[in-house]
Amino acid sequence: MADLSTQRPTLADVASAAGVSVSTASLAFSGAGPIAAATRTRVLEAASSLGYSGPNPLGRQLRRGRSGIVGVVVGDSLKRAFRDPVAVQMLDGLVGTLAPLDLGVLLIAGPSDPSEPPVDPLVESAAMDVAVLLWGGTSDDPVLTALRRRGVPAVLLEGTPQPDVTVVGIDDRGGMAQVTRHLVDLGHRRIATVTLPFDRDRAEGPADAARLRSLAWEITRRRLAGVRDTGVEPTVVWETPASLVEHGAAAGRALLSAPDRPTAVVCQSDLLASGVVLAAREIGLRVPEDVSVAGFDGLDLPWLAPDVLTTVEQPLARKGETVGHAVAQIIAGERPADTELPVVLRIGTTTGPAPA
Amino acid sequence: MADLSTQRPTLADVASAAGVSVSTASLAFSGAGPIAAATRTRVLEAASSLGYSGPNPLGRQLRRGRSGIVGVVVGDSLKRAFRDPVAVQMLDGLVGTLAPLDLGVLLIAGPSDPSEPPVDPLVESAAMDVAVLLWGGTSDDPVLTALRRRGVPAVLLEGTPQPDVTVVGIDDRGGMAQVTRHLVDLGHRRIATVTLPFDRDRAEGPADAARLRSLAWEITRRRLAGVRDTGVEPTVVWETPASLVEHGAAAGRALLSAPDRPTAVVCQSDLLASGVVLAAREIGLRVPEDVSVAGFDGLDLPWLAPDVLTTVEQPLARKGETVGHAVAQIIAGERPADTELPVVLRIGTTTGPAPA
DNA sequence: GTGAAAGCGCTAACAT
DNA sequence: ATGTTAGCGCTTTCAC
Repeated sequence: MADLSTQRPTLADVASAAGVSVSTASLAFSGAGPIAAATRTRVLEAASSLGYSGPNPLGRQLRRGRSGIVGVVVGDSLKRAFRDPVAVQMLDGLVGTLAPLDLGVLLIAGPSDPSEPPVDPLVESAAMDVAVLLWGGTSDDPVLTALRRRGVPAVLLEGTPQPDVTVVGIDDRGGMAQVTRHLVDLGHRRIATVTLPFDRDRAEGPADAARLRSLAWEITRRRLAGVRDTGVEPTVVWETPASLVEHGAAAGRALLSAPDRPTAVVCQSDLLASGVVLAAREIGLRVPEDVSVAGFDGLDLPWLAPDVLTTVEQPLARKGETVGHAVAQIIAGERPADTELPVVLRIGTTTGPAPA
Repeated sequence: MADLSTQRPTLADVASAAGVSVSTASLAFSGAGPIAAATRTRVLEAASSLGYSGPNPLGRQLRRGRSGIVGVVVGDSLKRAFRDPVAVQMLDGLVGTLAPLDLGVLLIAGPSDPSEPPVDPLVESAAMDVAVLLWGGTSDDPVLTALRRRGVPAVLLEGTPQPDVTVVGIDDRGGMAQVTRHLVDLGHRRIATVTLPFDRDRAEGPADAARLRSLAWEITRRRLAGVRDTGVEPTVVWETPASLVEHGAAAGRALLSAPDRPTAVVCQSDLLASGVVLAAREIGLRVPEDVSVAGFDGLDLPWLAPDVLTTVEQPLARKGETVGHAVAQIIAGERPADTELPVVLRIGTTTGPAPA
């Protein structure tokens, strides 16, 4: 591309070519101070004749003490995280909000399994003004610890409220309670639940009492609490390694082929719920006549047709935007308040009266 | 998070606390020169007692003249780009290759439609050592032009070979020819083709001669050329706005419900092909008895069961890794050669003999 | 409206 | 093995 043998011109080169001082040349580009139109033009012309394409971001960053970079730590390996529309839609909202503010997103992979080092080296040493943890995890998250040590402010999605970080979340506990109550109202009593991962270990299967006590991830814990808020004690709490259709299907196969199967399955995500619906079809159970299935997120899942999932809709893009605004506030030196966005129950075709 | 009122310590603070010079303190962290173990320990202790968490990346970057950032321009809005497993898997391979080299990925959205500005501001001004264009587009791509002006070296995926950029691609022309020949061998003569977008306009529908002449995107052009290499002239060339199932379905509905429908449809991606298969089922056509459908990419699509797509498998993760290595070479000052990775025809259940 | 000077925090020659 | 020195390229007071 550019001729690497010849040094790129600097602002000083441009200034001397235009016969002005560096500080004036700087003003010509930044517009951050008074400058005569003629001078400005002269500088810009000198720049273009030298092939100078604008101030070197590295110099600017050091001088300003800001990188313009927001590190986004996704909750999993990218490959897996991006299979989840929930993560992608939030990221899209976030990037869209950040772009006009001249802030870029640095992608940082979260730990996919416990065998890997818990913290990506980028977390330790990459330049970033703020970090966003797409999946808040636990309060003693090693990533959060590393950021604290570096003095990098953090915004958590769905995390535990903490004095030194900003948390953006939704009313998932209330949402889960609503959808569960909807099932109870339909007469369901034997209700199983399929959850998001408990921790980095990402086990798959029914969780026993000990496992339930060790539940580390806040989002999973809150959604489970929402179910219990209605007085319902799930017949089975089925833990999954990731919010993906295949894990929902595995859960569905196990739960629905057991001897005293539940009449309803509440899932902590729509992808998991879709998997359960597919499993039910596979087994030959009718939804919702034989079994009701509910999800969480409010994704658009046309391929589930003719079924439309009963779910709790959360404002995904808005969540990303809210995070973006929080980031902007932090960079402006403010301390944004924690936010809880509302959710709304959306009744589809996958829930109905409990079988007699 | 960190106490913003008190200035963060610098290497100079640590050095003086440890009673050594800054350069020695630097060595203690970088290990880039000889240093007595005792001195090193002393520096590290001073650092930890001051709450110094390592050299400020901004200073290091300016000094080194490198940011450690690789800008990745995705070929669309993030929301849409990440619905395509092809992009995600490549990105995953790329990030995985870059991480051990201490390089981070800066996400840059491509233009989703012509109404938006063609170049994200990050392309113009963000710090990056190399840029990767996930979808190479045209040779006069405005993004590429901006990068050239800045002197940022670029790696293109599936782009037109050019003297000043590195292109990593696959033998898609040959692959397309192979799969088309497979259909010809099965007796098909009326073959339609469903393509990737032609350009930023992202039209949807049959392309006429004028439109075909204006085809801008290299990848689409090459795959179409592969079909023609077999001597087959498609009955219809159907253009789509993006490689997504819904656009394949739309194409399928139109093509398969037309009066003299084709006996085979070759698609430029697996997602498009899946859409065509779904449309065929919808219309009541049997695959492959009534119509054969072939894709391209080699994705794992379990939800298409019981069908398994006939497709051309490309090494997606390896593609990402290859790009990563090219990036590393560029940073090392080398000029990597263009690469063309092999593809392999994988025959599934969606292609069969032409109906009598 | 323009220029001079200082310095952001660091690394890498070079000298000792 | 350690210290001295010189910037990397820029923005921002502060004078004029």
